[in-house]
Amino acid sequence: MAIGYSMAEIAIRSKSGKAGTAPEDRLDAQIGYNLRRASTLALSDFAVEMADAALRPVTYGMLALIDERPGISAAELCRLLGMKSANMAPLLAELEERGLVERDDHARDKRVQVLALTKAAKTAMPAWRRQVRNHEDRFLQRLTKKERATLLRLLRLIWSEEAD
Amino acid sequence: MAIGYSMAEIAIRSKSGKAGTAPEDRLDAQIGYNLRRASTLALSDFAVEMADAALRPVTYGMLALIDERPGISAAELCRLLGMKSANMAPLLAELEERGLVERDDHARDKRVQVLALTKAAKTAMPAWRRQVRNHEDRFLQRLTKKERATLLRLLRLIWSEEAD
DNA sequence: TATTGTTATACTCTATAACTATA
DNA sequence: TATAGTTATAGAGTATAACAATA
Repeated sequence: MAIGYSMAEIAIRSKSGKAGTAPEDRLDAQIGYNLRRASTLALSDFAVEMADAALRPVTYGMLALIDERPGISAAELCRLLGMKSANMAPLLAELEERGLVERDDHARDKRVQVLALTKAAKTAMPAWRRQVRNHEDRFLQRLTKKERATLLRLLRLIWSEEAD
Repeated sequence: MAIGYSMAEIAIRSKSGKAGTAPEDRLDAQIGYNLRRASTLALSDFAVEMADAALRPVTYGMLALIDERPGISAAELCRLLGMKSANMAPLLAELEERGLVERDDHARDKRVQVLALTKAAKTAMPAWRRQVRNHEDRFLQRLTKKERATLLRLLRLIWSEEAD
């Protein structure tokens, strides 16, 4: 045959060779893979932007949430951020050490730690928020405002636990 | 004043208190944060689905890409997957050890390793691909087909290097 | 000089187990 | 019994540096 492949060979190639990988089975068609690549890029861009503030995504997230909900307990912070308390403990100690977070005893439940930002952290937050906005504008520069809103909605649908 | 707050207090609260965190500055309005949460969920669901195959997202990605491009070099695989060769080396050794990947010398450039799936890996891939499809259908169950296509497009816009 | 591939090493994030104190 | 928080430890992903072999 002039074309160089028997029908059997074509059938085989269509199952495992490059020419034959079904479009929906290709790695770059997988949303999980693309989620990971996009998330990794965002992570590294965040690290660059916040290097001077010495804040990583997790520690910034903790500060931002404590700022939004002053008086939140460490356990509740864990639940909201999807973290284990075993991993949260040393991070809270670090932020307290740096004078950014205050830990106080709960009035009635002696097990609970009540969290709040220090004055220094409250003063610094507006600038840090600005930096995070810059970071988001940078790694999302190829998306329109509308596309960003859509992306936000779809990402929340994936991981949030709200009822359908 | 009956309402209990002076104008100055309201201004302060609007900058740092819970009631005052600007909607666009809230943690759950940040795409980077939501990317990370969604990606983490996808990762853990992948781990559950592929536990029996003992494949992680990275190792599956390597196999899938070698399957799509048999004869690819290790360096090119690194570039396509966004990995450092220092991290790729032990993973390739692992996959070779398990009889899933073959490493051969390049015909002309003696520095290069040419990669291909073994017969065993080629036989196993269809079932693994099916499992990955199941995994994606599960963690994306709240998204329509159309929404999945949109999400895929937006994620690629974030991290892919194609010209605008 | 630059590229390919390896080894060693360090850091971060995540997970489990074991523990204390309190409810 | 269950929950809040701590410590220790292990696994996986990613980063840099130093190296040998080859282009």
